[in-house]
Amino acid sequence: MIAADPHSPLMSINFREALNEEQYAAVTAEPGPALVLAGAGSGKTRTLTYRVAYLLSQGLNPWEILLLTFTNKAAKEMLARVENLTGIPAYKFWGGTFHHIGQKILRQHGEAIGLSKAFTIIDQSDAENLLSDVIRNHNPGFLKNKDNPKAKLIANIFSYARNTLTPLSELLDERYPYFDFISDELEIFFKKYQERKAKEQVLDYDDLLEKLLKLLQQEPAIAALYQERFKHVLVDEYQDTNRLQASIVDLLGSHHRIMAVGDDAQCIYTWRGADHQNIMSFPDRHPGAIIYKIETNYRSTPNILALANDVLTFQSEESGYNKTLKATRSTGPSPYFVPILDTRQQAQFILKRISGLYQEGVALSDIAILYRAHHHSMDLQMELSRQNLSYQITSGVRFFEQAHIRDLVAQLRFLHNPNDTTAFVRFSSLLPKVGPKTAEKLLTLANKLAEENQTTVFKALDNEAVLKKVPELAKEHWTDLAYTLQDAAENLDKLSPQEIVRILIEAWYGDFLKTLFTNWSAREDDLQSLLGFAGRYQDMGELLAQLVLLNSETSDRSVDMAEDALRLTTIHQAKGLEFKVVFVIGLAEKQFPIRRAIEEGNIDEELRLFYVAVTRAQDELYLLSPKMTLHGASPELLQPSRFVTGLSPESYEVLHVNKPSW
DNA sequence: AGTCGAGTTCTTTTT
DNA sequence: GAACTCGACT
Repeated sequence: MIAADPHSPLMSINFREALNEEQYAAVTAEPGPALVLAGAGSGKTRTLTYRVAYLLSQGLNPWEILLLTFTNKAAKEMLARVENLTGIPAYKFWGGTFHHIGQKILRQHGEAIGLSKAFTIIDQSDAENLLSDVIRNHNPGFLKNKDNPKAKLIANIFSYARNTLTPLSELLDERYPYFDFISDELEIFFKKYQERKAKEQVLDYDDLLEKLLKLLQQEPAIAALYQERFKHVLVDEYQDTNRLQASIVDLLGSHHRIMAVGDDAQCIYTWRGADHQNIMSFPDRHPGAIIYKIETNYRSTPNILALANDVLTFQSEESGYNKTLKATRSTGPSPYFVPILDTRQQAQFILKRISGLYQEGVALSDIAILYRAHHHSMDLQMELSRQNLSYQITSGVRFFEQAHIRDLVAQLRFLHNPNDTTAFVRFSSLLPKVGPKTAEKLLTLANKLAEENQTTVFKALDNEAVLKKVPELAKEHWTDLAYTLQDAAENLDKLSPQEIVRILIEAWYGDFLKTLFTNWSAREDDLQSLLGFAGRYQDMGELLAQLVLLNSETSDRSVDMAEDALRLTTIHQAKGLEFKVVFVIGLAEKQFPIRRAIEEGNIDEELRLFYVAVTRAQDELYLLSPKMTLHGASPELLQPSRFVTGLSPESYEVLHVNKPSW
């Protein structure tokens, strides 16, 4: 018993002293359904971490607590803080994203619903490619016809239907009436897509949730196992859960010892199926639920909070739970509204202001520039590089999404799950004169030969009959590749995943890389990082799952983390973070709110996003609104964002910038 | 039939 | 920049 140990750091935590009244009430809540409405900057993470510590101090074991988060980053931070507070190492907890937990449980018990032990996970772009292929197989002309939606959009529709537990036909009727003429065909594509994944034994992101729910629903014995194990279920960012996730939570926490923590004003993922209703109807689904409101804000100056509260007042009324953030800090400078000529001057203004702040002693890492969409930061990035100011950008191509990483991961996937045709096609299509069609044909042939000769598909790859069909130009590489795969496959169970990765890097791909990319040397470094990453895992299935699920872990190639650097990030990715000084750029109609949201009448979510943006600021907040954008060759005039014009004038101060000083 | 290269268009947000 | 399209080449 952990709590009985008098030396445990748990015993020395003074909950009363460490928490305010509101937080204390939530942290020490009696077992039972609880909805914690924690406003921005109110110490939400602190509350959750202390809740975990409190439960432990009541005698619970770490593995009896399930901690669900929305992003990997949040999971990592939360567990680190729990470890810090309680001294109990993070790995002892069941904590992570829904997808992560899904993966973990399915790897244990997936066979009960017909999953292979060796299933591999495909990421979004793999899934889109797979769907394109399915569509082309069924109707080769479909994607060529300009009247038809692109595979990417179709994939989004499918995903949305699955995440919201809506039958596809219903979703199409309601949201896509203009695709009525192909709805039957889309249904067929969906069915074929599902079949194809089953055949290849691959799961997409949605499967990790869907199959988990299915497992829990269809196998009561297994469900009971987890229901009994997890004495308490804690959910972070509950406002951003979708119906599929909420069903999982309700099932895993059928004992109603669920604590859902969230802020409905910060729901910014409806496009991914996040459902406001989850948080609004929580008390109905869990009778006796107690609502805890935490509204005391420790982050921002009263000036910034006044503006934030002002933002919430023009939210349309249906958005339930009313809340007003209460300030604890003393007054600071007023938030600034900065109308500015164009995006270039916007960049120059920021740089000038930053150098001023820097001289005042503000560290670069305390300054963030937030934007709605990645490309809004282009000018700024150029200007920053020109002035040699170091910045850290959480965006763009993620480390694990780079072509060369994916090529190597595809080889690992194929080794682990030889049914994963998609993976094979990916790396073998790299060879000259080999495209998707040829790759698939060759693999089918190899599979056939392997069966006839009672050997593995890896051995069959350089069978003479296969080699005869390999295009002349690709022959040499093909033999290299086949040999590498054989070598790796033979050692798959004997060596660690890291050693397998090493074999792959040092054999075919390492050489081939040099013919593929001009900057192969930098990419070689990335592969070395991958090798290092692989060292953390003992099991190939686990490594592969993490590679796909952790794809937000960005490359640290460009910036050394310890270095003092400016932070550039989308608002979505800034959620949960705080900075002394925040610049929100591109506050113009069609940029923020973005055009699409205006056209689709989806302004509420943009507004919540704006709310998230302004509540990141601790001391200073700058709202920048360019009057013009240089989109391609033709400049476009912009109106100031309705979010700014809608604010009451006393909540900000206008800063006029006449002309740049250089 | 399938692959390759040149040219064109467009960019929301994440697991 | 990357993803996509189109036409030419094998």
